[in-house]
Amino acid sequence: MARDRRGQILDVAAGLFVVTGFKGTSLQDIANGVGCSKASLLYHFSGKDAILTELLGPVTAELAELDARLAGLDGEEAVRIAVEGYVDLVLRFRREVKILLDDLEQMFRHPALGDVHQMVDRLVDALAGGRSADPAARIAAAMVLGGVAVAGARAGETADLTDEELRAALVRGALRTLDH
Amino acid sequence: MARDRRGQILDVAAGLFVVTGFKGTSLQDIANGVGCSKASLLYHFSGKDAILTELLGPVTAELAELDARLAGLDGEEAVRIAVEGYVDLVLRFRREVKILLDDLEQMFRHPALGDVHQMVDRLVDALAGGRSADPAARIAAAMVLGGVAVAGARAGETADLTDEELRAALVRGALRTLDH
DNA sequence: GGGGAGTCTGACCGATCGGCCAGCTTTGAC
DNA sequence: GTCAAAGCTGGCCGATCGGTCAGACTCCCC
Repeated sequence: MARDRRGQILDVAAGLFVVTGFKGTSLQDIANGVGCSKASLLYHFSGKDAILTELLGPVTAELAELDARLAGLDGEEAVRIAVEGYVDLVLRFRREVKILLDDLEQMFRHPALGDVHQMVDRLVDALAGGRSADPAARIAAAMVLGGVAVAGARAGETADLTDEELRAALVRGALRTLDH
Repeated sequence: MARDRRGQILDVAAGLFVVTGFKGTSLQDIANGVGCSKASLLYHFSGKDAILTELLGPVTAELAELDARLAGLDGEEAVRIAVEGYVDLVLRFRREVKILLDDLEQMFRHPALGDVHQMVDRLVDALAGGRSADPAARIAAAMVLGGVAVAGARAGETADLTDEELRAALVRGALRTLDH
């Protein structure tokens, strides 16, 4: 069983990070999952951060690669490569992306937010154009959900737009995403 | 100064939650910011969660309102109202959205991820079609960033698409968002 | 002045966390 | 068989957290 403790620890840690987030997972949780002692984890890894670093290392490496590939490009071609590269990155490291997003997901489950989850699900339905929308429409709806939130929050930093212009840009972008 | 301690606590807490996240902010931090004792916070609020609940209450209320408005609608009109309602929601409660997203932002600042931040900025440049792209293009680029990540992570749950179909849907959606 | 309600505080508590360490057991080369 | 290295563990530590509590202070009504 304990043929490769290091790999086993990484597997268990990744699984737990996805479900309960990085902060929300204690070394004891990982040790319980692995079936060893907490001290054993710290024999294989210098600390909790080291586990996360090793899990996310490949992601940053590939992102750096994409970054380098984009450095010499410009215009239309750069956009296409950026889009495809980013999509591939997210899909290839879906588990790792989930780890990053899960601290957020966990916030959504916070009692302070009540049954926001179900309302968000219904919002996706509406954006997709009905409960029985085709899969591609549901994906576009999910993209709008994340895209507007991220862009809206990010826009606060670079305030070179009025609120009205920002609103219009977000609405137009969302409708384009939904192919409307 | 301490005319309305309750409001003052909420203000300081919101500011700290945005910068250091909910989990990353201790009651002592809030107390220091307010200039009172930690015990005083717990006199005004039943606990740390109660502070978050009061901060996020208006958001969930408005989301519930949008949810109700969508209940009776269908088709094209539902999409338009969902999009505009959601955009308005995000913009009106930009600070609160930032609180939700900041636990994520903080993860991005984790040493394990190195200088991912700068690479992400350059990725936005590429997606927007150049460093000096117009503001609307930059917003669309930010939407792609968040949208693909959220949709990609979410798609893992409802696996009614092959990876190739999922990839194609994400790429098409991203290009639509960017108006390409 | 008396006294009750509202406000605030320092000291303290139990729980949990990440991490450290001395020492035990297992393994494998010689 | 020997013995050193590798692997592993229980027990412990300091720090931090959210939360409790008895008491002190202020203000205002009588």
